[in-house]
Amino acid sequence: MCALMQALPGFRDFYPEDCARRNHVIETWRSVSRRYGFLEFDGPVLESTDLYRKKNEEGAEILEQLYSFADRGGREVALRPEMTPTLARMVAAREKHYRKPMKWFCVSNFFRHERQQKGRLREFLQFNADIIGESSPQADAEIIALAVDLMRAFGFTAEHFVVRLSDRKAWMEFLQSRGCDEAACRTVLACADKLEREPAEKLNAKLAPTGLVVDDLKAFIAAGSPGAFAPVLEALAARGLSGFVQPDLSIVRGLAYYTGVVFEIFDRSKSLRALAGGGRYDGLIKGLSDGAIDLPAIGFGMGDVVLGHLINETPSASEKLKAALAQTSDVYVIIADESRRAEALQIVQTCRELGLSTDFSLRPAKIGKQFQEAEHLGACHAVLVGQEWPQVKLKHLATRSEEAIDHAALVPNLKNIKLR
RNA sequence: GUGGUCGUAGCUCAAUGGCAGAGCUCCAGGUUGUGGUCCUGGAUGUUGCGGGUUCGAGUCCCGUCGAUCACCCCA
Repeated sequence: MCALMQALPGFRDFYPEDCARRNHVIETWRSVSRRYGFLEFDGPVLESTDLYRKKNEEGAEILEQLYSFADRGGREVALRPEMTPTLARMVAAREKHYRKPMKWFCVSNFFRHERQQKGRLREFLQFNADIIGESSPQADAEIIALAVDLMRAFGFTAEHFVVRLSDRKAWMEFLQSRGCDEAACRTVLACADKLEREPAEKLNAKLAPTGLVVDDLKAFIAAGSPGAFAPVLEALAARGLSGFVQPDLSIVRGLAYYTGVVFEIFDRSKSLRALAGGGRYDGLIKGLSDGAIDLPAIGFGMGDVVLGHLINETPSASEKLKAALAQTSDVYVIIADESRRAEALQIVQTCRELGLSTDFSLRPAKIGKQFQEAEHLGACHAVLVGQEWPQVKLKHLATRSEEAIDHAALVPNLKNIKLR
């Protein structure tokens, strides 16, 4: 295969069947978000590189993965690697215009220059939802409930996924009680993030300057700090969603800007990466706007890549996808007599104006061929135009029942088709 | 950035160092105007690319590009 014939590493081609899958995902994200009263927004794919520098610490992973370059005017720009900075920028600029709390979502493509592997690409689609201007646990519960219902809408149940819920504030209170300063806190959280992956000795070495050891962290996690989650869990229980959520202080998340509740969604078998992740970032908008705008916020992201893997692995979700893809066309117009092509085109046009998905053969073809094509497209009805004009035959393909009717009487019949 | 595995038809994959193949897809037929199955026929390859070893390389060796998985991090 010639190099120019394939997409760049980590980038995808979307053939019709791939687009259909993607549309199913996007439409599910949108419909559930609207059900929750979220409004859709979007921003530019290209942003000033400084926007990302400002939000993240020097040397942060996400900055290393930036697709950044100087544009023709010499301006430093970058393809967006995430939505939150853009959202914060947009909110800060027009904050006064919108009633609080603002419930916004977006479905956008993002770019990160990293080595691709299972569940990781260089361009991916991500759903983001955020509630801005409400700091109560009710908002935390609302955003988590949305995440849960998104997963359910894809066909997943409590046996397929779990929301692991944690709270940065509980961690900070614990660490302050142990006399940790800001730098020490950062070290401890980084180690907590790796408890499952790195050996205890290695972590203890890292923890040495903080005065804590691995067992202290484990003890804190085991204790569970139940008070921290109570209000959120109550609100979720009232919605009947308790079974999807599991308090788990071992979740701390890598990003530095989280200030309160954090959560991640995993598949139950834990064979995949996180399906979604997010949390409360009450200081971010203030920081980005140099203190001008101070709004609490909570949000999360859900990517299409890992989600796609889990859908493939989960029968109930695959079925749902399959059903969504099985879009059949409504009418196939068969031109039995080529000299009636003009009349047939008229019928095609009428069908389409009625909103029916309608197709026909662009070139002369045998009747059998045309029926085959109608079948292949999954058409519900065939309209046969031929010698008997001004009569046409309307055939229901599934039952093979056929009736001859005047072409003028076709329209009322077609209206019925639409209802099925 | 580090390491492992793998590159053969549009897709999924065969072929002990010895004639590059199968299934699916696609195209064309199967008697004058009726479809899913079925039958027949057909098309498609510089075996990722470049070198080397050999009488002979898809197969062995080196390089390169790409894919993939793991580490890292996260959607």
